[in-house]
Amino acid sequence: MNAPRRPGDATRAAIIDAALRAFGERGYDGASTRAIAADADTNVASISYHFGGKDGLRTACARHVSDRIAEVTGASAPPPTDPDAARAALAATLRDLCLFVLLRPQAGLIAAFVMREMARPSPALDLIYEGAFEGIHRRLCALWAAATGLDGESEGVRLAVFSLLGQTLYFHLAGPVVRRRMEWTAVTPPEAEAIAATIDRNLQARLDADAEPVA
Amino acid sequence: MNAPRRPGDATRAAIIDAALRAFGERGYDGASTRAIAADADTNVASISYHFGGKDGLRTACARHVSDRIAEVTGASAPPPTDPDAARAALAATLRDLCLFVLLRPQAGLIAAFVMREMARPSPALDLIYEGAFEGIHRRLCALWAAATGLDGESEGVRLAVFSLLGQTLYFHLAGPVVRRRMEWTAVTPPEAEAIAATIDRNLQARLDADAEPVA
DNA sequence: GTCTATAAACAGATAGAC
DNA sequence: GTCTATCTGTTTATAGAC
Repeated sequence: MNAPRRPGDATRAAIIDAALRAFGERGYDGASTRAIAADADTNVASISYHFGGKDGLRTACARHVSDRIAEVTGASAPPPTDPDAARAALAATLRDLCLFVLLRPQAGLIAAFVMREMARPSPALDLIYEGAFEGIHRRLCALWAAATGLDGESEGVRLAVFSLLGQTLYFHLAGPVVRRRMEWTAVTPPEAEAIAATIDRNLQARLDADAEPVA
Repeated sequence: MNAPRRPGDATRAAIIDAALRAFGERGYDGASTRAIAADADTNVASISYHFGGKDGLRTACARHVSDRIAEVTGASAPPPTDPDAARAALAATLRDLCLFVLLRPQAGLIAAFVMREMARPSPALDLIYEGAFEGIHRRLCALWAAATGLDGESEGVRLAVFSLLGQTLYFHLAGPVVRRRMEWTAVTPPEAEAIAATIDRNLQARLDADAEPVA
């Protein structure tokens, strides 16, 4: 699928993969280019050659993250107008995102990288925001509007969507604490399903509350 | 209130304050003891003198964080048994925590520090978990049980409490992205109230759903 | 307790061989 | 494109003056 077309592309990909892990785990400042190069089975100089330096590598990581996110949550069909269909689409999107973040190792790296960027914003965050995050949020807001009849760009709906998206990311970030309290040794499909079920229950309850004002 | 009793205590406190900021912003690996010392208006050597080194400083920060969290969400009255009172106590605790984290600058530093520790667990995280986090979570679970009639130590309730706690922390962590999408220039009391209101609405809706199975 | 000076290891960037 | 060697600055830790 993504076979390297030109020599050097494989090295680029390996460096980005290693950098994503390093930046996510240790933060940008704490990650060393030497360790990244070693993890990618290459030398330090190749980072400067391929990306112009450490900062260029961060930008390349952001671009990669943006592409991957857009790919997973890619704009599929136009948002349904039927409330029940919109609610189902909302639940499915959130569930997919949750399972993806919790179970795919590469998704974990991406989530950690994004968290780090949020905690200490750099121009790379703008790239991710504009390239992927804003689009997803807007689409979920539109679904929320279709499901409840509320204005999708109202403050309340935008915040509600954030609160649901946030739960997904939180369960990944707080993994160590959650696992300890839940007495889980790891998050495997059964545990991820339990988390997805909790988030879905929160979603359904909130949608019921938002759609209720018929009374 | 916390007047330094012995000389050196003021320096210790200043170093911990600066370290909390540095570790939270740049991560443990990325923070330099020199920058911390400069921020605390002292010299590098005093960190080794007072804390035995960089790692001892992290432990001291964790202890400080643990104490502060326990102080704010300190065990007050015994949990009420009346469902409505329990629900009110739950809502009040969550609201206080949310406003505290979003508005108090020092709370922001603590939240960032904890997030970093979660993303890359160290023995310092155990200290925070055992010293503060577990107690708060257990207490909220007990309140949830009293409010809904469910078993407070069931998997569902424990995860539900995590999902609500997570929203509070998420809105702090994801501040830059949230502010951009909400077109907020900063999170001041009005914005924090809007966030607290969203979380409260999620809580009430979920409690309604959990308490419903009377049908 | 506080500080300066210094040691030893490490960082990122780059020149140049191949 | 890939790599080694090296330059320059910074890191943590520590020895010792005051």
